[in-house]
Amino acid sequence: MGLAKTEMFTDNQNEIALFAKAFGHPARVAILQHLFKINSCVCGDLVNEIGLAQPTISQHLKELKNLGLIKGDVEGTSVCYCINDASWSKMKRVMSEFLDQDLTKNGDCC
Amino acid sequence: MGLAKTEMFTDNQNEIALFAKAFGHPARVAILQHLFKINSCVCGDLVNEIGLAQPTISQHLKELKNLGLIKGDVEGTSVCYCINDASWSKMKRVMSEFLDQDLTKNGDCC
DNA sequence: ATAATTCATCGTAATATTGCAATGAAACAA
DNA sequence: TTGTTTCATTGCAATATTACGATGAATTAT
Repeated sequence: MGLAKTEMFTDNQNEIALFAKAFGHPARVAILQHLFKINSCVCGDLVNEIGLAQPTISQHLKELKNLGLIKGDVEGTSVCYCINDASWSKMKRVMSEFLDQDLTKNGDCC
Repeated sequence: MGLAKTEMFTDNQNEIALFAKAFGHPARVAILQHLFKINSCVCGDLVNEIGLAQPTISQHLKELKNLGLIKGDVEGTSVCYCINDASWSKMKRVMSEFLDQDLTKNGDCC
């Protein structure tokens, strides 16, 4: 039905899925990489940097902002975006715990 | 249009997005966590472990298999699933490079 | 005031995803 | 053979996502 049954999963599993979904589109990956690269706020040139229409970029930015991964401060007529360092670190801990699971290589299968 | 314009992004950005999308559903997160937890093949009890219908689980498994993150070997009448260790490591490198970007904290904004 | 700039929101179209009942295919047991 | 088990596939309905034109709101410039 296009609707994930989140109620049957743990908070941790749902949280991982939410973060992962945010990274599940190359435009959002590109936005975040650019914010890291310039290591500062970016005011507006994201539409030029990435090749999508302005409303589309705005929508992707909104998703990242809703998740808390970026901040957007109004600066006169433009808006200043940057990584939310604290949220990014928190997300990194959650994702790393998931990704860094390790196999003890018991090798009795496959 | 529901169609990501992958052609305007780098291979790396598209690859990150593909992996992230795989983790973007709690059922797939749960499946992978279970495979790690038992640290062995699992033959069939995933449908009981997770609370979704058998065709739904089968579909999620297919996506993970297509990405190469898990292997599925036929074993008589059942199928034996486990993590593909090599692919998982490769994915981890790609994702870590993205997640471990760091701010040098210039602090001249926001 | 008028115009220009910048970004958000609305509305809509196209496509993707999720979930499951029904069914199919393959291996095994009786 | 006939049935049983296990898993994949098909077909469909419901919902989500992606993209963008049109428009709106706010700020600044003239």
